[in-house]
Amino acid sequence: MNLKQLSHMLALSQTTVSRALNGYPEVNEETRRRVVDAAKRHGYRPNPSARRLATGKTGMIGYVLPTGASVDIDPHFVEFLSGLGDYARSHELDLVLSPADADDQETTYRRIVANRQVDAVYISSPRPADRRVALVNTLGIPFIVHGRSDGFDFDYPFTDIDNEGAFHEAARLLVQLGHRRLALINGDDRETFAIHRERGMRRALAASGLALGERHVCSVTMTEENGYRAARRLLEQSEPPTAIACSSLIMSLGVVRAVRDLGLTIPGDLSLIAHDDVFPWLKPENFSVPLSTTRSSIRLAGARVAERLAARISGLEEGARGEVWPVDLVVRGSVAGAPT
Amino acid sequence: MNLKQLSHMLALSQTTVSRALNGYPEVNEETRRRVVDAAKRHGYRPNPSARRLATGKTGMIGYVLPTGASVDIDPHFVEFLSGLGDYARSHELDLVLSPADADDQETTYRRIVANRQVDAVYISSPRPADRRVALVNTLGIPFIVHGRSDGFDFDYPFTDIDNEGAFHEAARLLVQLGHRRLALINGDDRETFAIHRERGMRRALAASGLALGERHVCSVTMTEENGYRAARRLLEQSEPPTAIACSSLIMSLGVVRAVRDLGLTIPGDLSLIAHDDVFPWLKPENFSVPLSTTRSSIRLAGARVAERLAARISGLEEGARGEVWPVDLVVRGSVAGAPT
DNA sequence: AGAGTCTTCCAAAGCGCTTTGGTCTTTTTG
DNA sequence: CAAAAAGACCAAAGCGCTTTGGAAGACTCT
Repeated sequence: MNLKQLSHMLALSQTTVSRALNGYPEVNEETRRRVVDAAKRHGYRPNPSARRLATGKTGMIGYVLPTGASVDIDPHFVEFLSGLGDYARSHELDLVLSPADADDQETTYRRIVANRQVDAVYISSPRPADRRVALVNTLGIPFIVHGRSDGFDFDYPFTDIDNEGAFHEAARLLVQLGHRRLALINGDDRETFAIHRERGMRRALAASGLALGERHVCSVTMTEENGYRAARRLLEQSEPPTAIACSSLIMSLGVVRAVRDLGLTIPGDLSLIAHDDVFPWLKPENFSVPLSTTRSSIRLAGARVAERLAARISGLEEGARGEVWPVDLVVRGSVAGAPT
Repeated sequence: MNLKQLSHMLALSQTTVSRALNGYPEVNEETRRRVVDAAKRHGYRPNPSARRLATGKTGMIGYVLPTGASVDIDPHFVEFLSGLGDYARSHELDLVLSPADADDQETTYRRIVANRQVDAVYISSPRPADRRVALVNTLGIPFIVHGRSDGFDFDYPFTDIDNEGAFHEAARLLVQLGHRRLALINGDDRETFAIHRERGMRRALAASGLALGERHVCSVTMTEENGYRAARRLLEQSEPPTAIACSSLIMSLGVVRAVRDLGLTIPGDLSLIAHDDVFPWLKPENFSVPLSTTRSSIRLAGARVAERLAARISGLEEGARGEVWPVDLVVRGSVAGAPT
């Protein structure tokens, strides 16, 4: 059932039927009702291929997915996707993932924009002065950055959490508890979120006349194994930290294992705070010693990004407003006063 | 730069240019070279919207993503996606995720097929007599099932791993080691993979005159917390199992925690074997006691599914061939002879 | 040499929608 | 009451590609 057939059986022109269906004003209300009714009754659905050829609108949002044999997709992605998908569903949007060589995403961005394959894109895990942000900004396609990319002379729309504030608070708490030697097990420090977290922590320490020693900060991809290694390295130093802030729950698993292997205890010998993106399958309160966290649902962020993308597509949102969500500090058993 | 312009500047018809570019035979080789050359030089790229309107081909493969506030996307998904994306990239395929109400995916399948939004789809986490499989089969769109859906009177193409064989082998090993009371912590037993694993285990036990007691099998969604709970329930029984097979590494985390909480040890009091889908961020060899596993890379499966989808789209693959991959049994420190 | 066969190319008809630029009534306005 | 404005509808021109149904010329064959 296509427009032609439908309009023929209504004895109307395609123009009128199209307009009636798309809510244009120049059509009699009575006629519109007839059309809408008939369309529903016959299950008419405009062919999206035709529509997009005519309008350029696709009803899809895009994401360039870095791939490669040695490229691992971040497990956070799936939670973000849950939120995004949930919102997208309710607004009849689809998501297209365009796999790209991790070292050459630009080609893919250019392709999906030139081909008008999607109405908008989002960018995640941005780095400072991220080329993707600059590119997408000049290409002129609506976009939202999940996270932030510092160091541009232009503004852009983003949704981020207050990573700096979160780790500032975490460190401040630890310092208040008497800790003097803190350490940070961070994610990849080429990414903005990691930089912000480190900055937040340094700021909190500086406020008490302390510093984050070079040997007290690690930057690794967030796996259990790397958490373990980092923790061992930190704790086997001559002056080991008495408190660690850790950028992910997954790495924390490794930290806990290292602590145990070394015959130490949490929080007796070491206080631990980790960032929690709120996975349904791994919860900080269930750690053998319940883990204190800085918590922010990445799923909610996904939904929010989708919402903003939809708003930008339909022209409801404009400008380069960035929004920063506060992060909760949730104190559980894994922190205590510094050992004496 | 579109076809019209390009053909005009070559003083050829759109027909010829189109055919030259698409490798049709009825065009002079010399002419083809000219055309291909000019196309490359001017960076001509056929508009996909137009092409799909004309041909119906989209260059996209589809996946219906169940969503909802209470629906969690399986973390395995992201690994599967890595493999799929990696293959898709090298073949210029995009992936479109169509979010759907988890309780009504049929509407979405019908939509994407009716609208010709994708060239093929894949289905994951199938259940016995899964409605999606039957639906997609009658709708006539090329598809591959990742996993299996038993109980149909028709054949369909799938790629699955030998879940039954894997757990059969795992159980057999445990029995050989003298274990008599085995337990299974399984995934959602409405899904085929879980059913197959349980069946494999029962078969192995039966071969030695043993059985899997009703109170020795749990079926839960695969989270750390559920692994913990299941393990506690099993181990606090009057006749606790001396060995457990577990359907996922994530649940195993919980099992290990439970064992520790109960003051037991692995493998002294309990032998443990888990299924490992090969996550980069959580490795069985790094468990405090290295975990024995049945191993099969879900990422490879993703790549294979993409490969088969591509083959079906281009007509290279036909028929309903199902393939079943063997699973490796990797023995590490978490298994030992039954306690006496 | 005329009929048949390739080879190589083209004009034009879709694909199914949106949108421009009308036309024909009916209503409002000065 | 004539002129202007508004209302309701339509024919046809795109959007940019693929594909059908030739056609013109070169070649082969008897």
